[in-house]
Amino acid sequence: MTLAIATAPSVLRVVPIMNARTPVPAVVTTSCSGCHLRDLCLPGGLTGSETERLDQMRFGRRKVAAGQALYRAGDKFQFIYAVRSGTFKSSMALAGDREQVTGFPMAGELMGLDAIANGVHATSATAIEDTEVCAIQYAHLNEVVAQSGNFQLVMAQLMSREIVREHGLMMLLGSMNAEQRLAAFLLNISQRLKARGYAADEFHLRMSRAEIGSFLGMKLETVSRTFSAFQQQGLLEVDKKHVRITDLHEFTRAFETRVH
Amino acid sequence: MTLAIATAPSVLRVVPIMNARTPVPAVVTTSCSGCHLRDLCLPGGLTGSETERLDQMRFGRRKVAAGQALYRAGDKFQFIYAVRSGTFKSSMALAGDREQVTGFPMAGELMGLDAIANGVHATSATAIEDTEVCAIQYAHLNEVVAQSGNFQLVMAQLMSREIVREHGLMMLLGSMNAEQRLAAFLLNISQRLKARGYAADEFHLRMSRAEIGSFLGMKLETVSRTFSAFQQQGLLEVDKKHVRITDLHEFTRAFETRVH
DNA sequence: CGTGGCCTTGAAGAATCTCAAATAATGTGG
DNA sequence: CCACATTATTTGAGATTCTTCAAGGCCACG
Repeated sequence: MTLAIATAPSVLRVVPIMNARTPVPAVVTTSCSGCHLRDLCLPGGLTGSETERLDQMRFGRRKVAAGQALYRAGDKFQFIYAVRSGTFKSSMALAGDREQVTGFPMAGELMGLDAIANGVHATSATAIEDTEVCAIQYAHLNEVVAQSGNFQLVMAQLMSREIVREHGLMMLLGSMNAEQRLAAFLLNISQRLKARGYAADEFHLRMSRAEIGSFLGMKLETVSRTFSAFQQQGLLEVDKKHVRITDLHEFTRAFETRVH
Repeated sequence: MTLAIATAPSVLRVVPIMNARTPVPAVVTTSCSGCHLRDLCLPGGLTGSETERLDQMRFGRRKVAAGQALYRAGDKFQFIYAVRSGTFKSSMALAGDREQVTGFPMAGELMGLDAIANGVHATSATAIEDTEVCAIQYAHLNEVVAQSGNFQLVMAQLMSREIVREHGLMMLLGSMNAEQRLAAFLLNISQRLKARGYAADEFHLRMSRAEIGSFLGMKLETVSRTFSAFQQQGLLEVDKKHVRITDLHEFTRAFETRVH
């Protein structure tokens, strides 16, 4: 049963509560010490012995297939999740089938920090490709955090980082035009892929034009047109979801956000 | 010297570092236990004895005159600030004299949480009327937090709340038109004033049209026009910065964000 | 009482959205 | 493995919203 959930999660849209009840197969657990993502993820900034304390928590792992929800806005909060592999989108549902995408968490990034405020998830997390996550019981995590002042600092930093990230988004949504938004988005993806050891100038987007549009506050047609415009300007080579930045240095220089 | 800074801060735009060096007059300190804002502010959710531990920190108070900066983006991080009275704007400078306003902190609200991530303030805080703040030394605060698991939870909740607030902003900037944005803004102000014991349907805006526009991602002329449109529709009575919502219930119903 | 800042309003222009259609890619069932 | 249905993407053309530029009025302050 637990195995079945791990490998083939049921359709959570229909029975979302199942998600909260059985999010973790008891068998497979994870060690942070040995994880190749440890510097990008929760253990970043912790000492070796602190990381070993995390190991003792024995996080459950969970696979989420493309298109499946890990949790939904309104679900009771129990776990923070760390992405092990694949890409998610976090989003809020709006009136009339519309949604606002608030981010695209990828390997090493945490999801669910917005649920701490009210004990209820404020956003939904949906896998946009096959993914795997670590499920970190929040109550449990707090016990460990309480034992180490340094760990407390690191957790605060992680949450603060999310606040800063959203500041950047507000700047983007509040003051940039379509080209600047798409460029900022691509540069952000580029940097994050680079930090994970992938090429910075050539990558496969995992999200649809509509999802990019929702994230950037523009319509999917505008996203598509802006891709075409960049291509015509020689800045990008675009083939559906495959993107190559012709000259990353030049592209960065042309579009990097000057905050002053 | 310290007194002079408290009552007439020097022009921080010219010598911003002074801000970080001498933010607090040593004499005047504050008790959370007796503060009328305690339920809205940091102590909210703490027990009495925990709040008394805050008292022992003896926060410094500081007055910031209208137009003065409390801190600026890039300043070294040392203090979290709680607004005691008055209104601030938090903002990021953009290229070419433009700015992105990220919020209007008012009494009981915390400022500076975005600085925890990198040890440097990500936004500036500028008083838009005469204000007073409590300055809370972060290193100090952490020591107190480390002594209480409950306090640790409350701090995490406060930071998470800021994340949720920004989610709402992203929704606003990403998916609403001018009328919806301004209405959402007014309803937000209305609720926060109500929580502080003021009238919910009639108030004085402390910020300029330009600042509202920057916050809402639209030009000041559009803000002005939208005010006029609301007035013509009978939804508002507007006289410069004084706003009366004709029928708060109706106004809320017409514009409340339906998240599903 | 003059000056500067803030607000309002108008008119024209630009950016983005909406609607529509064609094409390409993907998945499904036989 | 093919034919068909469905979905994603691109592109065009017209409509809409918001911005830009400009001018005038009001108010506070020196």
